[in-house]
Amino acid sequence: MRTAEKLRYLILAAQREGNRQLTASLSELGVTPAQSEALRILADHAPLALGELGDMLVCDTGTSPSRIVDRLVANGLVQKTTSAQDRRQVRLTLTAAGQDKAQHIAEVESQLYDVLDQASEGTALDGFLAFLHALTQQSPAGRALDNRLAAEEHRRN
Amino acid sequence: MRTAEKLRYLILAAQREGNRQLTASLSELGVTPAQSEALRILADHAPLALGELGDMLVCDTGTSPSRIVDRLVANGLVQKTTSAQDRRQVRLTLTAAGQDKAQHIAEVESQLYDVLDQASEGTALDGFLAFLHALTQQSPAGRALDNRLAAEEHRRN
DNA sequence: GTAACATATATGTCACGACATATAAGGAGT
DNA sequence: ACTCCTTATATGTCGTGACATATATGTTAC
Repeated sequence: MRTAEKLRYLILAAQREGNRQLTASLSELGVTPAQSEALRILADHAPLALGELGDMLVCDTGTSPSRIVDRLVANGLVQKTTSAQDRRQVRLTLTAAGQDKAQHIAEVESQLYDVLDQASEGTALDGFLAFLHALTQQSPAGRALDNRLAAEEHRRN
Repeated sequence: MRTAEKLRYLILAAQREGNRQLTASLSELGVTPAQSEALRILADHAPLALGELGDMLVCDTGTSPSRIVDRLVANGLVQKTTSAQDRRQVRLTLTAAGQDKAQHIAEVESQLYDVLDQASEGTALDGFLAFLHALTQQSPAGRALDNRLAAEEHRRN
């Protein structure tokens, strides 16, 4: 099996397994990985328009995440209002329950990242992160991640 | 954003983008990435029981891939028979159309791997492949990939 | 004021991944 | 022969990703 094919399948396997573990960890919070990503973005950057949220979601690329948000609204975690400036726009904020849930999600993620950091000790990741970044930066998911990083930087300053 | 979080999202972005490009390339062959993976495995290793196919599919982990195979049968690419030895088992072979399709799929994959090889020139992947392999080897998808590698080795000897 | 174009979001549809459950068949033990 | 357990596969269900289409609203040009 040539290296590129092995890389393809290892990335797929890693994504699948990571998603499975995340799903299992989040299941007691009653949210899915996609929902948790949306909640975490709103926790840090709300209020956001639906499209703005969509621009930062890696899991849901290039489309307005209507249905993910609908489920969060139905679960009482997110609130939708119509923008006064542009009635096409939906403005999203977290409810108190949503804020609380986002905090728990952050804890679950932190534990997962601890495991990942431990697993990658002794592995030089920088070159590979750069490679993956170059590979994806023109894609919707890669741009979403860049938007996310930029927003995080902006929020810190 | 801590390194582990960046790794998580870059892997997700890479998987999504790779899948999108594969889907686009395969669309003129009329198959999806999941179907193409199944066809390629059957091309190399048929006849296989459904469960044996499932054991080698990275895209469809830990479950018997009934529905993917049903669609391949409906499209005239795969043939199902009941095993004479064990009537629970479904035996899978490729039809002539399926063989032909699998060859075209291999060409599409080859082009994709050429691009990936080019993109990764100058990047030391070995350490990262080893890291991903260690990360996933206990998971269903990782074991499927190992099964796949073992079957390929076995077929070569 | 109206038409055309652009934008934001919602919905339809299909394939699928994943978990749970159901059904049929095979094997072992008595 | 019968029971119990295991195995192989099929199906139900939910959430989702992705593409296409629809609807509502905003902007620009005339």
